[in-house]
Amino acid sequence: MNSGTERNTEEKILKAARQVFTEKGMAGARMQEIADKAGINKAMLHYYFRSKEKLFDRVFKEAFGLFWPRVDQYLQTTTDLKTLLKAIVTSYIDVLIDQPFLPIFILNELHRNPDHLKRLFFETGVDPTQLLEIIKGEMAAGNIVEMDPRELLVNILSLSLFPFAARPLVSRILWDNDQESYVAFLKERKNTVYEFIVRAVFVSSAC
Amino acid sequence: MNSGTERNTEEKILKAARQVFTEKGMAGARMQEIADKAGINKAMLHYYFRSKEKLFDRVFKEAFGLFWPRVDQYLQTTTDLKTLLKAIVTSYIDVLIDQPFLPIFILNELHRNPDHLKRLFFETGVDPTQLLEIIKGEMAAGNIVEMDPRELLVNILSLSLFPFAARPLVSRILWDNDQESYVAFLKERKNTVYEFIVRAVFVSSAC
DNA sequence: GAAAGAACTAACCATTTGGTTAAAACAAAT
DNA sequence: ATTTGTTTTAACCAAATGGTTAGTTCTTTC
Repeated sequence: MNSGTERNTEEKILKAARQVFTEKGMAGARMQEIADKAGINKAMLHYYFRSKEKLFDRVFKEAFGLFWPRVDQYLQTTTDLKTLLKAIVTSYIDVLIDQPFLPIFILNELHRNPDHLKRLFFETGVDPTQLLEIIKGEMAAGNIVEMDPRELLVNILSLSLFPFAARPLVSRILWDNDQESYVAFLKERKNTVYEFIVRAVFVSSAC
Repeated sequence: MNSGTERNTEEKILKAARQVFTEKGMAGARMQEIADKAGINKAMLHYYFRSKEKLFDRVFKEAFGLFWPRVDQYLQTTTDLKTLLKAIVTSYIDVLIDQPFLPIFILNELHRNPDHLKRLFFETGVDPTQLLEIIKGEMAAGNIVEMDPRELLVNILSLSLFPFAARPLVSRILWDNDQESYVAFLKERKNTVYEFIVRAVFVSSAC
């Protein structure tokens, strides 16, 4: 064994692979580019990860974990839907501002190879039932408008994720390609998306 | 000149190219596969379109045209925002049910090569100003909640497009991979998305 | 410090891939 | 029927790409 070079090299490879794969996708990524970016020989990629596919899988699985709302971590604090909603939207936007390529990467690769999803399911422990139950509860209590709970979840995801997935399109067409103000817009969405959803589904008691 | 085989072959190539490019993306698409699917020799692709990139550009530009709300076509009928909103959401969903790969294809390729967008702008005549003006008007008239008009537009796009872009993810996780009921869900969204947005932004006069 | 094993590299290999070419098949014009 | 131009094909090519190998260097252990 050696003094930590292993973890270091492995980590260097993973970092580079994350960059290249998320930017170019599985098909567009080149092993040589990953090696260059990691500052090592191409053979090392295979030494550590055997094949492009295995390396990709590793990167993809990791990324996927960030991509589905982890309600469990907030549930200890609260079961109030409004608070929960705010937490989900906020944490999504915070994560994605740091990892702008994540949404397209995930959606794209899942699109090209949907079969991976079954495996990921189990391995990453994605599970929306908790959240859906809470929504059902609020609906039964008459606090929110009647609708398919899954629909509300889809809308939450849509409003949180789409502006990142469509960033190159939207930022150029509507924000004149000014990245700073687009990021400002994204950050404001922590509030505006929350409020938008609240107005759309919570039965107003203000009348 | 010959009796129509030209248009036919060109059209066969384009049809195959649309399929392969939208399914696999520029990087994942193979000229050979396009040729096979078109039932012709690979050399014909270059005979008609010179290069992979040129063929891709043609397909992409065409697809992009379907992807930005063409308000102009409805504006002759109405300038009422609610009616307009319903028309946009409906036409989006109708188009995308027939072309499910479109959203990821566009978003992905735009992401990998954002520079193409400038050119596309002019060539496809995409222009959101009309719609934004109408939104501003309704806001000034006090009919809808105060917000950045672009934000409302982004939300409309998000809610319309995301469920298609995320289809492999969402349909498996929330609809148990039952495509029929997922399509049913998407169709219902012509109404539910419309109503969701109306509740979120139109100042209720029902009290 | 010698042996043993792990980390690393340069050179190489087989296959795939976008693209070309030279010639054949076909159609139209004279 | 011959010429002329267009459409189509089979065979080919050079570059790129994922992967391998044989050997070198570095670490650890005794």
